[in-house]
Amino acid sequence: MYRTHTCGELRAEHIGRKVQLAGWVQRVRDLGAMSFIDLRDRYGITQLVTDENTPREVTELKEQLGREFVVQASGIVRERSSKNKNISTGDIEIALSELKILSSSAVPPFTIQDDTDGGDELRMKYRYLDLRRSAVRKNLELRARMAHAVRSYLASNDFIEVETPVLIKSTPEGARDFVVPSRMNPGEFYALPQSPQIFKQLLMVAGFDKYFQIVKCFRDEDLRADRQPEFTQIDCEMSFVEQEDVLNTFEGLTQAVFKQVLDIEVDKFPRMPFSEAMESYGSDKPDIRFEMKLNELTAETKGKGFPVFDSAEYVGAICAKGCAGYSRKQTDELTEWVKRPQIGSKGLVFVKYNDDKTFKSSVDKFYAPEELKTWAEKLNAEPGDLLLILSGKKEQTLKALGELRLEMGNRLGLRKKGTFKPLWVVDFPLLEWDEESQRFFAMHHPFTAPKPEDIPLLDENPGNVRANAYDLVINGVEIGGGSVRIYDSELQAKMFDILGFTPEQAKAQFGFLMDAFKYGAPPHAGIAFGFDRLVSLFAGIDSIRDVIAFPKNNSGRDVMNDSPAPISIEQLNELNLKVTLPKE
RNA sequence: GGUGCGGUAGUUCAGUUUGGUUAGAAUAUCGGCCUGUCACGCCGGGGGUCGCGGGUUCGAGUCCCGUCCGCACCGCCA
Repeated sequence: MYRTHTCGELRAEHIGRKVQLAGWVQRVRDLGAMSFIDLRDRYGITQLVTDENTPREVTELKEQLGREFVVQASGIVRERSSKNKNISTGDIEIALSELKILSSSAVPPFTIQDDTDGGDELRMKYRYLDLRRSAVRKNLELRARMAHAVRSYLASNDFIEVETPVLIKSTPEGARDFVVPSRMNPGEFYALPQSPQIFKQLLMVAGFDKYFQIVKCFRDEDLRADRQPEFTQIDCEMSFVEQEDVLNTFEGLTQAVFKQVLDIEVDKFPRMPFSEAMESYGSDKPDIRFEMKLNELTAETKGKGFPVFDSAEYVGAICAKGCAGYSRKQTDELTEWVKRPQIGSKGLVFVKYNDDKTFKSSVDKFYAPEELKTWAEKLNAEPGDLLLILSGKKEQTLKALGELRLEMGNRLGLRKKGTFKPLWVVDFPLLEWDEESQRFFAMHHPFTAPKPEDIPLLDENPGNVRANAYDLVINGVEIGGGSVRIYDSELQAKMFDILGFTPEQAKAQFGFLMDAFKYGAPPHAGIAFGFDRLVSLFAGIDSIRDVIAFPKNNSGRDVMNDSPAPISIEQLNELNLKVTLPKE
């Protein structure tokens, strides 16, 4: 037996008991004739003590201890003469009577503490050491609790968890696939799933009317703080349901996880049409923790001789509360901010609504105070507020204003962590026109059902057709999305036609799904949540890397095991592959 | 593919603007002292290919060119 207790569980009630612990040496504090050792495991830290009563062989062995040695220690639990209120075991300590070094440790490359001195790169290289730190470990514990809450909610609602294959067929739509060569089928490749989309729809045809899976998905696209090439989804599909049923079920799931894991009650989620999200927030994933909505001023600003606004397709503004006192330096800084290539605006117009109810703007030359006042009224501005106005192409300007809104939200501290404001964004467009390839793409995926009332538009104006598709957005983060699916082979064939597939191509790519639909497909709909993002949101951190045990870096590499890596010529031959790197 | 920021003791950083003595601090580490520490304290020591390559210069951590790596973002991500 290695231990009788963990390093996190001993309390005053154990005083006088002989116990045995095992763990890692966090730190040794040597005071001469007595010394303290912090012993750490997953559960906590317990203090071991040596003094003049400690057996000589133990004090001698203690001299050899360094950080991160693994030891087994026995002794009597006793009350501390000076207690530590910061740790759960702070009332007691162990008077060491036996000590055994189970494993020694090299000096770690960074300190295994909450306030570690290690940078990100180093922590990733030695991720197994980083994971010993309670800050990282707590994220994974949170993740496990959340997965448990998800499973228990879905199981209690009659969902059945089914595993779908990881080696599947590559499809041309959507993200780039990771591919895996097949040895037994020379020259042919599997793809790793971007999502189990087709399989879960086939499960509906098979009659498993409520399916879920917490599943790894793969996309070979560039990484971000919130994007990894392999990530985890809570993937779900339901039969005999309409959009409302899905929204209600997964609103319930989200609320249950908030309640069970964070003990937070979240109100009913508002529903916002995509068009409103774009017009009022400049984003399809609005952060509604704060207002500061976008307002259009195109009509109000036209024809007064200001060429920039006169020539603009769209003029819009946000109202920054209490910012009328911004200095020249601050407004210049904002101007620079919107001119960054990521935002791409040409400039920024300010209107200060002063406390004395006068106006001061950067366009006073063109607009009279009464005109500025109508703008301010449209934005519900009050004295002391600052209007920030952008103009240009409509879509681009809405997006830029949306970014500016988030930036101002950050500057004004309106995006509070620990406050959660979920909403459903609904009524997405079914199709997106791609200029480059001069064709429509499915905004969600090719199996998404159009709104029945918009089906007539499919022929005349496909770009205006709305889909029965929906996203769950929390605090400006896209947590998940889904749609009602097409279950009619003819409508599906029409969709493939609009997307530019010939019937032959459609058959080659998705024939088995269309075949399946011939044999009695139930109406069905589904949704998938990005589990990593949901966990990072709960943890209050911006990067999903810290809620993943072994994440990839910015270039998609695992710096711990240095993968990806070349494979041997024998492996290549077996796979009938020849590698030719493009020349510079 | 693009933009920005960064790369200097084991580690985290300062020093680069304005080139100039032996490149510093903190922390870690090693040695000594210390009976109530828990960020222990005090004294002392060791520790550097200033990412890499080239150039300018009497002289480069510092300026120029190239390159590699990391992070954030844009494109991309149905």
